[in-house]
Amino acid sequence: MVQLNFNHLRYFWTVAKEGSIARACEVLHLTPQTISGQLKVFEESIGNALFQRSGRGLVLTDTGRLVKQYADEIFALGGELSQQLRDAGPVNSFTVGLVDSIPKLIAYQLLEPLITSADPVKLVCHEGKIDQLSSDLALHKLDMVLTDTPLPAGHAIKAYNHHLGSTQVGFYAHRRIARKYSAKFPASLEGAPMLLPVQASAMRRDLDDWFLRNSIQPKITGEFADSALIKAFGEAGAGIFPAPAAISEHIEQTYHCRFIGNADGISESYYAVSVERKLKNPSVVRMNEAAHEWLSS
Amino acid sequence: MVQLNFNHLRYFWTVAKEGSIARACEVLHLTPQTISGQLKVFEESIGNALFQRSGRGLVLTDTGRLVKQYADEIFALGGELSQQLRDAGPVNSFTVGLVDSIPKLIAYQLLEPLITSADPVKLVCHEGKIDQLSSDLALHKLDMVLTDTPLPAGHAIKAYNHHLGSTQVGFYAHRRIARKYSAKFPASLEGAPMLLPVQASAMRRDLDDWFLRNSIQPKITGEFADSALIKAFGEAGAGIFPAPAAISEHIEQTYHCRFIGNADGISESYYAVSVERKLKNPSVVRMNEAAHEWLSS
DNA sequence: TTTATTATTCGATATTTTCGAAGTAAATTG
DNA sequence: CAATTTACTTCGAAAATATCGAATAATAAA
Repeated sequence: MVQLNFNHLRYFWTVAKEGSIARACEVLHLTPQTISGQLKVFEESIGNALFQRSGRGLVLTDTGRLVKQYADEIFALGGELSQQLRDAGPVNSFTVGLVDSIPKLIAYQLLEPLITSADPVKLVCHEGKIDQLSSDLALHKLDMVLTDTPLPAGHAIKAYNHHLGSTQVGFYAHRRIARKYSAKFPASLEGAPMLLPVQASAMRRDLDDWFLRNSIQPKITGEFADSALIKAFGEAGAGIFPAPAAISEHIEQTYHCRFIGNADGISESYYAVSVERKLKNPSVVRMNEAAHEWLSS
Repeated sequence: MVQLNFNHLRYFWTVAKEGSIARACEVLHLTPQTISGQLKVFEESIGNALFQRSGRGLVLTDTGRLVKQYADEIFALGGELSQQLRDAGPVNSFTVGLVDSIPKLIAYQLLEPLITSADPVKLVCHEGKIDQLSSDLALHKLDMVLTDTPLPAGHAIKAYNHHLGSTQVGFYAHRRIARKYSAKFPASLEGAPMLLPVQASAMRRDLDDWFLRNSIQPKITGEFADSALIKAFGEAGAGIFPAPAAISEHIEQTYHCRFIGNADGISESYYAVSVERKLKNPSVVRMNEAAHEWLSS
């Protein structure tokens, strides 16, 4: 016996459990000659009889009893595994890492195609800093990372940036404030109360550059790591805040704000980072297409 | 998945252990396309991916990790079983029950063909009363019972007597005693010191009948359940004892006795009792043939 | 006895596994 | 950055294996 044949073991085990080949046939949906033959092959491969032919029936030999004990355990485990796999169902889960600075609404818009499709996936989202997320990606704890800054090329981690599209950046504020700054935009922003992302974010770097180019020095009222927090402050009237133009309508409705104007010349890009150079995962491909469509309009 | 395919499981497990299809190929002596294909079939039968294709390699998914844990246990058990079966070797053991009253030398002569043959069997002998032995036979704890009395036909136990042959019964004694009783045998036995089997034995019943028919009344010095004990007493000169003529030479040599004469008209028969009506077990068939040959000469 | 049940043997047939050839994609190399 | 090597996959055809139908044997039950 080179290697244990589990098919034979199963037949043997069923016969041993049921007490006869005839009964095992019903359980296994096979004919007696098949089981009898396979049993014989098994016995020959083992080199010992498993059953003693007695009258027109079979009785386990010592070896047979030994084998049955192991088979009991083995098929108990096998059954348990099958059950677990059945319970789990076809999960097709997809784990995404979201960089903190990416607006939740953008993330939702980008990921939405994954859950509303013919072949829906179970979406698992994690948030964190790009360093943490990219190392998780390398460890295959994540299937993809959504970020607004592409991963540096010379990075130790093998991963590829897939550009999803870009959007202009606009300024929004509570209607009372917005009215005041809408006229003579962008010059009006000089000394205006401003809520901005932290220095680490891509948008902040672009905005600082834009303010410089336009010779505007706003009054920075607050800095936020989480983009949702900015908007909550903005809704309360704490100041003007920047947001992707792509979700302009949502911003105005959800946070009861008004659009003031676009930061001309700067744009926010979004990237899907994955370990595959070419996107193959159907979920990612779908998302990529939808993103391009959305962010080009 | 109707039923877990252990072949697929083994391939999956090997790939998971070795880390790549390529390495698994070497272990399993298969080509990559086989393993890749079978793995795919397995994944489809499960309904979930087991590996995530990453670059030109594979990484376990959550489901894959679950399956691997079970596979570890299952194949550990399988390996253990294989090892035990390998260690055991082709044992072909054969368990015989010997009725107390059957002479050990007769038993040896009958069973000898089983151990000195091209396909030797491991002989396991038990001794006991016919009742105990025949019930053990029914429970398949014994393959055969050797006895000098056939099992009654109407017995509750399903078993068949196979007549092995018969032998005359002779009288033996220490040479000093033998000389005295050899002349005028069998009349000389009147009042002679006699060592006999217990009433329960077949030989004793036959002998009592023979004494009656020949109008001899010996002086019974002792009764023994075990036939070997009679001979030990006989060797010491305690009296005349009966023994199968078939082992006459052995008796004379081993116990330093002399043959006095045969109990004409009576014979001892030996039977192999087994659960099979027709002897099929090659060991038993061989023994049966050898016994017939021996006891006909 | 006859009948029903159980297991086995022997081909013929189906199914499953395996491999060769060719292709894709990613890592490595010059 | 093109060429080479490595690793996996896809698609048939071939090989190995399992299954079954028909016939047989033996035992148990009626």
